[in-house]
Amino acid sequence: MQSSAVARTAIGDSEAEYRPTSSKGRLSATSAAFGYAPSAATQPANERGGLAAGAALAGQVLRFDEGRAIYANGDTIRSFYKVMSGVVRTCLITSDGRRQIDGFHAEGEIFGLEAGGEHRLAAEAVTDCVVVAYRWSGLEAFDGSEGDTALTVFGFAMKCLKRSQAHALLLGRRSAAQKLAAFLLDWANRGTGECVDLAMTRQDIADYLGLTIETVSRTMSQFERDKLIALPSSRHVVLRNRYALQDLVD
Amino acid sequence: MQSSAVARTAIGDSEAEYRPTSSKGRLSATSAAFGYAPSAATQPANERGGLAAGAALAGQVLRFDEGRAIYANGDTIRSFYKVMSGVVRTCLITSDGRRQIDGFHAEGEIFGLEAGGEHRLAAEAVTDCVVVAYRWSGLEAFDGSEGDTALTVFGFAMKCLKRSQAHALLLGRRSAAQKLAAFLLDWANRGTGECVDLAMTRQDIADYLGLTIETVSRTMSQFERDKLIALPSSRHVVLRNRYALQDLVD
DNA sequence: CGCATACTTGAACAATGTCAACCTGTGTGG
DNA sequence: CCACACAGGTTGACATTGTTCAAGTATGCG
Repeated sequence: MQSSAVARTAIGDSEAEYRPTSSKGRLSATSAAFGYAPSAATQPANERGGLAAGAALAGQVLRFDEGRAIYANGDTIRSFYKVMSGVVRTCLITSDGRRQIDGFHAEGEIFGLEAGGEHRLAAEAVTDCVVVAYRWSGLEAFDGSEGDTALTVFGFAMKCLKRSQAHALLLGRRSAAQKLAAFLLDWANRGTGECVDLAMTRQDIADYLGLTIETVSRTMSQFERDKLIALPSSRHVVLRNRYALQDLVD
Repeated sequence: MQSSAVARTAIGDSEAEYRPTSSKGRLSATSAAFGYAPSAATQPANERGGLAAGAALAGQVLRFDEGRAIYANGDTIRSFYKVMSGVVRTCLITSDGRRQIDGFHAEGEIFGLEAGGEHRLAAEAVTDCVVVAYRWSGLEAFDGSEGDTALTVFGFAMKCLKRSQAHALLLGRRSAAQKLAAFLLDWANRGTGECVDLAMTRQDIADYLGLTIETVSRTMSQFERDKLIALPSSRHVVLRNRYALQDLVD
């Protein structure tokens, strides 16, 4: 099943290749000392805490047999992981029983980095594998006064990651209606009320959802016929039945 | 087209704190010049703020007319951005002329965070908009030996983000053959040589690529008939014509 | 050897893309 | 104020792709 041992491992191993261009050379060292707070806004402090600068991380070595769950959808986020051997998949089961795989993670790769308090994706062993879990709670707080900005920028990266993952899951094997419903709900949630003013053209929407402009237009018209939305004008959408739209998505 | 001014803004603040009435006089002047009036109501509370803020960063306020490029594919990464008003899209033009939109970014959202030295995605103004550019080279608050671990973890997040973006782009409006070719090349690039041992089932591949198991199987067989690959066994793939596969993807 | 699981193949079907025509609102110039 | 052009959007007919359902073929393991 699963055995474990604490191991002192140097987490970095020259993998930190992040380097957004430095004309100043120092940049890579200075710009990224970012503490981490997976959604500090919504989480209790005891689970968070920034990164201890400098300390080598103690990771817990875990072994999983093929097919076993490493963590499940909904589990509290306590760690992120690195694959030492084998392959891991991160995936989501949709309400209609379909499975969407977010990614495969092979030796040396990191998985389990998610924003928010709990895992939206499950992780499972594709093959027998060994992973190292790095607990967030084991990391010392990074709370110097300068830490705030770093924390913030790290939070930005995590938020971008969350959005990107959601986008990928939206694009995989969902119908045009599901994609468009999700899109409209997304924009409705950014504003207040049931009115959505779309800033973009049908072509933009199509290119975002991986559809053609004609399909977007037809689906929008169908939603209107089905009284899910009203379309006072092509860019102005009124949600008439948000719950039915939500049902399409889930 | 584009005018700019340096403003001292607290980067992690919610939009509500980026207000023209700020005691920071320069900001007030800048915002007034653009007729910018932030609206705290447009963002759900749980999506913004929350991050400890405090360290001020100098952001450059930029204004773009509808349709203008903010940065292009291939540009050197110098900054990341925050939308103050309007909507921005980040997108990629594929070699066959199709456009894939990675995301839309509305007021308060961050874009332009990418791993690597140059932007793989272009950013364009969907509407007239105001954004703040935060230059990486301006982030010098942190340095020294303490930064190593934090730097590493930040790098992990950026790498995950990169993979997730690539996955989303792969899923949008690409044929089964293109998806599978990209998948095989991805795994081929993780190993050495032309032999790929697939750790996962056809079902896993299908769920990753947003296809059915039958389509994956058929496409694989077609690749074999076309002599793009050899299939000594179903999990063992030999790339016989990597360039032709690459051509499918690009 | 026989069963179970993974995989492949075929045929019918549904969803979406493609091509083409046609609206509709908006701005411009007469 | 109207005529016109133009861009964005909608709709219809048909083609294509991928899915679904069903059957059949390895392959591995007791």
